[in-house]
Amino acid sequence: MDLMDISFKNEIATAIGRAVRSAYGDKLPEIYGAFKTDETGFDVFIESKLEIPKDIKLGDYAFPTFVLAKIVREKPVEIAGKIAGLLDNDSFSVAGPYINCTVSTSRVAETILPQIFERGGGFGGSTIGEGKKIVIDFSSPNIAKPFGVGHLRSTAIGNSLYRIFEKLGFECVGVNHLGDWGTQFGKMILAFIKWGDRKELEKEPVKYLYDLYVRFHREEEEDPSLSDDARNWFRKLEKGDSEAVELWNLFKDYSLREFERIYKILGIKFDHYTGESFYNDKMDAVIERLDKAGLTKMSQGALIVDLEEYGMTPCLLRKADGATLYSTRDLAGIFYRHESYDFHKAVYVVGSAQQDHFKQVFKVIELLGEDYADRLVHVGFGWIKFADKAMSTRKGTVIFLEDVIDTATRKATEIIMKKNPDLPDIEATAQMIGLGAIIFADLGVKKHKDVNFSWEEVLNFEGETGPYLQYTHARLSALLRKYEKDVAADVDFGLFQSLEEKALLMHLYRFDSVIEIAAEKYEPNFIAEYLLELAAVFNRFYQRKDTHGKLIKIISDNEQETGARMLLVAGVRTVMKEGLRLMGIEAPEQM
RNA sequence: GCCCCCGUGGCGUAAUGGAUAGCGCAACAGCCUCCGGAGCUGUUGGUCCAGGUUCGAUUCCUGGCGGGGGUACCA
Repeated sequence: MDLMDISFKNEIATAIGRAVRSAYGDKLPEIYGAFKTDETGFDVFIESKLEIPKDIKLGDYAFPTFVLAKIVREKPVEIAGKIAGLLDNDSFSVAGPYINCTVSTSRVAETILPQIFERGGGFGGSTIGEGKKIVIDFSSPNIAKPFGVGHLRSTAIGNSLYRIFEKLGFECVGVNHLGDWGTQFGKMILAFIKWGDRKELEKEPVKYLYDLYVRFHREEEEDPSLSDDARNWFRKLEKGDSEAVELWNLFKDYSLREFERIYKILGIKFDHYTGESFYNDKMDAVIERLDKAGLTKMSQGALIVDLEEYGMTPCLLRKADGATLYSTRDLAGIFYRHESYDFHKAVYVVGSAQQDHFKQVFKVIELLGEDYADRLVHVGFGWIKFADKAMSTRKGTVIFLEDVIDTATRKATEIIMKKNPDLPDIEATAQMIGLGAIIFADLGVKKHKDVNFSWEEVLNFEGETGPYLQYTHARLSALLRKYEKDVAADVDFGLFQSLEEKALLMHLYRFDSVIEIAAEKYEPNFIAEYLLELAAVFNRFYQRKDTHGKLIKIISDNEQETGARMLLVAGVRTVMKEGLRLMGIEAPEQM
């Protein structure tokens, strides 16, 4: 028995559809014509028009009659009255032009709660992605540069999308397309040869390389010849010059060790670390393939694919000096991923600044006539700004992600020491909370907007924050600890009477559709918004008072009532924990 | 110049084209004889401008204004 198959929405739509048919039998051909449907499709159409009223007191679903007004040439209010008169069910009511429908609380409860109870963390998942692979390219920091907070967006969004798609049954492949190739390494190598010292490098490798990088860009402004020398060094690296390769390997080893430490803290794993250098020996094949297709041409000494007729600047394959570019490497990456994974979608979680780049590259694939061209997706996002400024690696104004994690963790430790000094394993919990605050500061904002990442914002654990969600989870967990019996699913669902309980149940009911929308729009923020609302609704339920202003406790002397409420509490906790997991945030039992 | 993104109270943020624009921070006023106050309740305050489409626009279209990004040999 799967009660979810008989959704409330579907039932309501069918009832309304039936009423419309009997009210406007003579005008049905026009109605069906207007909505390009037939009798069987009509109820589906109605269902698609159902809305959730702003105020839960109005009902749980609403049908706006405006859509029919023009066709039947009657006022929406009259239509609503006429249709409602034919609905022989007192769960429907009319409010102006809307037909509102209320589902009984017990009905919602008996549908949703046993299901959460049985499926646990699997609740909200589906199998729509079964047998399909999604390659997600995310994080992708540059070797020999620090992991700054600027890298957080791709990392957090990509990791969350990975988990969201996985929950929908897709097989995900997480790829870290390390920036380990390109002219910048000519710069690093040159800078190290000019000013570097191996002993100093060993002490704090990434910091040391970063200082060299900043110095290079400072001196480059005074002495432009450095730019040419750097390009020259990159060309030598590409040709396998032993000195260049040795240094490059050295930088790469140090950096990878550093990155892996940070990913471990964040709880993120990649299936593959295939950086740009991985494609170095695949460049010729790319160019050959494009040549054969007749897409390439020389222009100003460089090899390009001309995209002018599509209103784009050309896609550069090889520079005048013979070195390849990131477009060439991304094309190689697409070919490789297609051959290796036969993906359903290949997703690139990369900043919006690179939108034109991906448009070009995807266009080239399309021009090759590849059928998977429209399955390439660039998920762009805005900048992380700190104190209203974008951070620049070159200028040395980067804020290290690890410093932010440390500061947030320290702040969490202080708060725990004050509020809950007996908490076991304070250190681990504080880190969970610090990370929760940081990740939520990112995912709490729609991806295409810039994130204003100030210390004040990250270190504030009150209001709409990660720690607020974690706190709510800890509070739910505390209730379950205090309730010494096992939670059981066979409760009296008729005991759910209050509006607060209804709101909670309806919200739990929406979880799976929120996950689907988040996946469809590649937008983890939907999960964040959903959980904030879940926490708010629960906390209102938790602190509701009777008419005398006395707190109505969840755990009371009434065993039946308590049992029912605890089933609800367990359900909310499961969804909260699972939702946080989808964002890459851990949920502490205590904090 | 051209292309893309953003513009919602003092600040931050939400709203499949729908009902009275929802939250958070800050401020002010309340709520623990406490199932965890990292919470809850209340108050003040908002859709950049001008047109258009629509029964209905924060949302869609056109044109401005403001901010950010991109605009072939960086990634």
